[in-house]
Amino acid sequence: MGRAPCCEKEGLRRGAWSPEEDQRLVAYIRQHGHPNWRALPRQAGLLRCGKSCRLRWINYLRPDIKRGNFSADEEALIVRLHRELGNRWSAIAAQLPGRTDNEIKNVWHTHIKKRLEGDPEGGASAAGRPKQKARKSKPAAARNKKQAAAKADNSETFMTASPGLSSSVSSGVTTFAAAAESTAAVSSGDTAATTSASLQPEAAKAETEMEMEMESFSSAEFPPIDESFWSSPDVVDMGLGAMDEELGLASPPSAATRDEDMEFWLKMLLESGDMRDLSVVL
DNA sequence: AACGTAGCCAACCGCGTGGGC
DNA sequence: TGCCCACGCGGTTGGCTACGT
Repeated sequence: MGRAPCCEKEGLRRGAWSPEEDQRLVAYIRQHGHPNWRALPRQAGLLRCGKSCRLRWINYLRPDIKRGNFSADEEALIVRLHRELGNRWSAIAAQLPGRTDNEIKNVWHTHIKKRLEGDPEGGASAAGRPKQKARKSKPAAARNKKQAAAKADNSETFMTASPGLSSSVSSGVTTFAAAAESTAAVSSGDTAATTSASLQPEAAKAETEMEMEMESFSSAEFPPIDESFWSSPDVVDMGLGAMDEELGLASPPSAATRDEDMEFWLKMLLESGDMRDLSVVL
C-alpha cells in the first residue's frame, strides 16, 4: 500500500509554533471543530501539516489539558497502568484526565522509569521523585515556566497578549505557570512585570481571578460545533477575548463585556465564512 | 564568567489501522 | 476485493535551561 505523504512539505512551517499560529488554530477549531485534520491547516490559513496541527492541539492547546507536576497518585496510576498495558501511552492517558500520551510518555522516560530502575520495588511517589542526578531541581512548573518563556518568545508573548486564551489553555488545570505569570502581568496592567522574576503572588492571584472569570461564562453563548470540543465547560472562555486584545482592538475586556465581544467576533467570523479573512483584520 | 553536561519537553517521523470508495 | 486516504500511536530528535566544574 503506497503511503500517502502526510502533506506536501514544501513551504510548510516546522518547529515551534508561533503565538499567531496557536491563535489561528484555536480560533479555527473553536469555530469549526476538527472534522478533517488534513484540510484544517489550509482552511485555517496555517502553513502547517495537518499532523502538526493535530499534535499541537492535542498536546498543548486543548482546553482541558492539565499541566504541572504529576501528583503521586497520577504517577502511581501510570506505573500500574504501564505494568498492565505496556507502552500503550494513549491507553494510559485515557485513564488520566487532562494528561496527554506525549506528556505521560515524557514523564515515564524522564522520571518514573529511572526511579523504578533505582528502586524496582518501590511504587511511584512524588516525594521520592528525583533520584536523578544532583541537579538541584526546581519544581517542574518553574522549569516549564522558563521553558515556555524561552520558546523563542513564543509562548510568553502569546499568553501575555492573550489572557483569555491563556486561561483557557490552562483551564481545568492545576498549574500552567507561564500562562498564569503572563496573565498576572496583563491583569496588573504592568507589562514590564511580564519579564520580572518576582511575580509569584501576582501569578497566584491572577490564576484565582482567571478561574472566577471562567465560571462567569455560560456555554449557552455559543452554537454547538463539536460535541467533544464543547463538552468542556472551560472551552467557552477560549480565544475570542484574547483575539480582541491581540488585535489591539480592545483593552482586556471585563467579564461583563467579554460576552458581547465574543458574540461580536463569532458573528464576524461566521459572516466571513473563512478564517483566512482574519488576516485582513490582523 | 565560561564551558560542558544532564535533564526536560515540544515537535517530528514513520508505521499500523480502519473506513470509504 | 483492493486501493487510497486520514487518523492515531509510539519512538525519536532538537532545542532550550539549569546545574556542576
